[in-house]
Parts: sequence; structure tokens; C-alpha cells
Amino acid sequence: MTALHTPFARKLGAFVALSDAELLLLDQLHSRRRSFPARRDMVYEGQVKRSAYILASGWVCSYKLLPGGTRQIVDFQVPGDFLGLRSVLFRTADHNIEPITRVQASEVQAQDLLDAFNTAPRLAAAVLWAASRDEAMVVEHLVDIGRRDAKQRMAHFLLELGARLKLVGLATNEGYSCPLTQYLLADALGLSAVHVNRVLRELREDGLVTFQRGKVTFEDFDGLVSYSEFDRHYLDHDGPLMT
Amino acid sequence: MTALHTPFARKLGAFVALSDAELLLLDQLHSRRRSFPARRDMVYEGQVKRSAYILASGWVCSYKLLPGGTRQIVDFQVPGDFLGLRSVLFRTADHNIEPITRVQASEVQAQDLLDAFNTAPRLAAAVLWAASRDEAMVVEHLVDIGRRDAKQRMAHFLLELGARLKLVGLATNEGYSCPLTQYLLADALGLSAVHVNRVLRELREDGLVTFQRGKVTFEDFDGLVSYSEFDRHYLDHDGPLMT
DNA sequence: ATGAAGGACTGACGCAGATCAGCAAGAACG
DNA sequence: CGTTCTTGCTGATCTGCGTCAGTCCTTCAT
Repeated sequence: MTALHTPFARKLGAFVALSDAELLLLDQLHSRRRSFPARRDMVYEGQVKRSAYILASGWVCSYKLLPGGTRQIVDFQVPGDFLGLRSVLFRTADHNIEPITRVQASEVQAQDLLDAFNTAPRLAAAVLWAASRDEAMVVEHLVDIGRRDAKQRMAHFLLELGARLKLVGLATNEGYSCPLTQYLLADALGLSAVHVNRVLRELREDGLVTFQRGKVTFEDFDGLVSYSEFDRHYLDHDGPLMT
Repeated sequence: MTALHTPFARKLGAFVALSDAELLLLDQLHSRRRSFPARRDMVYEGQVKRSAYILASGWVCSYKLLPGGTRQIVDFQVPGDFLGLRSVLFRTADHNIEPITRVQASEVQAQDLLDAFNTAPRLAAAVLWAASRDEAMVVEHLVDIGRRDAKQRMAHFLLELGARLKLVGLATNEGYSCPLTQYLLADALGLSAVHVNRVLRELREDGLVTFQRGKVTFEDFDGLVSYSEFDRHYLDHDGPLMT
């Protein structure tokens, strides 16, 4: 792999060693660059015509709305993430997608993607890999909510987010910058915003992590990993898995 | 569609109208029939050589183990479900799979599957559809645990399970038979077994559902749907979505 | 300068659900 | 035949987290 490409290419490169030709093809996928303002849903449940996007900059969340006004955030996507890949298979979107910050995203035509796969089958493997990894993350999220208490849950979540951001060069073991509000954290972790606040304070007082003014700072990374029982499994390999 | 085929074929047929030739191909996939005793994991986390299976009879669950001994059941698979499709992509399995009853399953070689897709691309679409639906179910499960209280959660879960079983002809709006213990329900719903018991009693006393001696009986189906805020969305279409 | 709105943060209080500690009935096993 | 295991079921008690009802600070718009 030579120079820097898009975050997307960078992430895929972490899984599958890609040739320059493949990287080029990948960059060409980004057919049309679009921009979305924060807080106005870009995809909503029941919407019929959807596109897939690759996030270039900014953060979005995908969530489900419940009757009663509450919502559950299923996942956040950060730069380099694919979004709406699954929903293209269905007639209608089954969840909402809301930009958290202003967002730049490249629209991807289903057809272009398929064409790229035909030319470079290894790309298909890479994208499938990425999609499976997304599903694995939803599973991890499920375990988090089902079987960990609020404090461990938060600790685990902040580490997991860090691991994802590291893949695209947006985080280190020192920390990362993070535009999520305590309300968003609450909706993601199945907690109340009030309790999110308390838990963040406790983690800060324990000297593990600090999350203030849009910055997550790991005060004691190893301590946090062991406190949250974070599985270092996919943290530890930093070379491509398929060569 | 002509006669009865495997539950798997039957389920796919609910999504994509399949020709007899395609159905035949599907049946030929089931290369080697294997049997697994209850309660001994057929796949465990960290295991390297894995296979994919199509469940012919019996129930299994996939779960993640936490340090501390608790576990979170991510999903149950019932006859007709594919299992391990995702994990074939990874080097090692990232979760455990445990048969709940004695299980009959057909081993599927990755290569056979790819060959079948080449011969009949519509099969690929159907299988992808099924996989996406599985992911959607995990998401629904996440919402359940994150944002519903125990009673609604249980009600919603029993309906969802019913909807899945209906697809393979193992349930009606009257009810279905179900080998899950209260401990399994607890591990799936993020509750304690004690509380599962109380919640089931309440639902019974409300005249909504009864779950006793391996049988789920809907006493008041519509009442249960509205109580649990179950989305009838994918309940209501019973014809193929793609023709 | 002055609201208005969003976000962080706090204390008081109540409840859903966990935990503990049992009992009873079948099933599986020697 | 009793023994052990599993599963269902129950009451008493404790606690994590939600809810309510705020304050303070910052940003942004008028």
C-alpha cells in the first residue's frame, strides 16, 4: 500500500492487503459527494428510495424509534464506515439515520459496487469482511446492554469506539475527539442521560477515562481495559488478516 | 412452488419466488447430514475450523460468554435457519453455538454454496435476504433489551419467535411448541430467571399468553401485539417479496 | 444586552428487577 | 429404589437506575 487514500480504503486495507489498482478502483467508487446538515435525518424508517453511502467526514447514528418517543441507537458510524449497505436489500429502510455533525458522504450506486466486485473480487471479500465486522459490533453492543452494568457498559463502549476510530487514524491509546452528547450516549447504551452523567463522573474519579468538552482521554488505558473486561482480540492485530 | 421441500427452501420461498430447478439445487446443497446431542456446544469461541450448517430439526442458540460466568444469548435458530454463515468469513468463531434439543443439521461447504450461486444468482439474493433478515432480528433484539421493560420485552420476544416459526410452518396465531427453559429466556432477554418466571405469570394472569410445559399459547393474540407494540410490518406480508 | 436553547451536572425519591434462599415435581441415573 | 439434576415457582430484601425537578454555563440569535 502506498500513499494515503480515503478512510474507507484505509480501513479495508487493515483487513485485506489491497493492490494499488484495487485502491484506485475503490477511490473511483465515490461517485457523488454529498453534504448533510446535522440533526436532519438522512434516511428514515419506511423511506423507499435509499442510497448507500461511504462516510468521508463527520459522524452519524442509526437508530430505531419506539412508540412512546424513546429511541434506541443501534450504531454510530464514523469516517470510513459504509452505511445503508444492508438496507439496499430491502424495499424500505427499517431504521433512521441521523447525522450528529455536518457530514460529507459519497453516494454509492449499487451497480457501481457490483461492477467493482466483478473486476476485483478481493474487494468483495473486503467489503463483506467489513459488513460482518459491523454485525459483530452490533452483537457486542447487545451483550453490553444485556449483561453489563452501566459503568462497565460505558467503559466498554468508549474503548470499542476508540478501537474503531484507530482503524481510520482518528484515535490513539491516549484518546480521541468525540462529538457525542450525553443524551446520545444514553440512547445508545439504554440508560437515562442523568445516569450517563453519573457514570462518566465515576469513571473520571476512578482515574480511568475522562470525557469532557468533546474529548475522550484515557487516563489509564490498561486499567480501563481490564475494568470493562474488554476483549483485546481485534485490538491487537494491526496487520492485514488476508494477504 | 410444488411440493414440500426442506424448511430452509420453504423459508427462502417466502422471500423470493423460486423455480423448481432452483429448489432442487437448494435441496442438493445439504451435503452431509449430521446430528448433535443437546447441550454440547457445536461451535465455541476461538474454534478455528468451522462449518456452516442449515438446521433441519431442533433448536440451537448462539451466545457470548462473559468473564464472570454469565452469558448473553444473541439469537436462537430454528429449523430452516442458516447458522455460521457469517463466522465462515473470520478465522475463528467469535461466539458459541449450543444445541438446545437434539439437532439435525446439514453441513454446507462454502464452495458448494458459491457454485450454487453461480448457477442460480437468484439463490444468492435469497440467501443474502435471509442473512440481512437475521441481522435485522439482532437489531430488534437490541431495541428490546435496551428500551423495553421486562414484561413488554417478553411479550415482544414470544411474538417475534412465533413470526419466525410461522415462516417454516411451525407456528400459528394459536401458538407453538417451544423447548426453551426459563433460564434460556433469561439469558436471551438480559433478565434473571426468577424475574422471567414472574413476568410469565403476569402475562398469563393478564390473559395474553401462556407458556407452560413447552407450549406457547396465545390467549389474546391481538391484545399481545398491541401490548408489546409489536410491529406487524413483516408479519403481514405472506407472499413472496421478489417475483 | 438579552433572551432562548442546548448541554452538563446535581440531589431527592421511588421502583423495577436482581439477589438470596428456599420448596416441589419430574426425569435421569445408579 | 433412593439420589441427584433440572426446571418451575415463590417470598423477602436490597440496589441500580429512572424520574422529577431543578441550577449553571455556553452558544447563538435578535
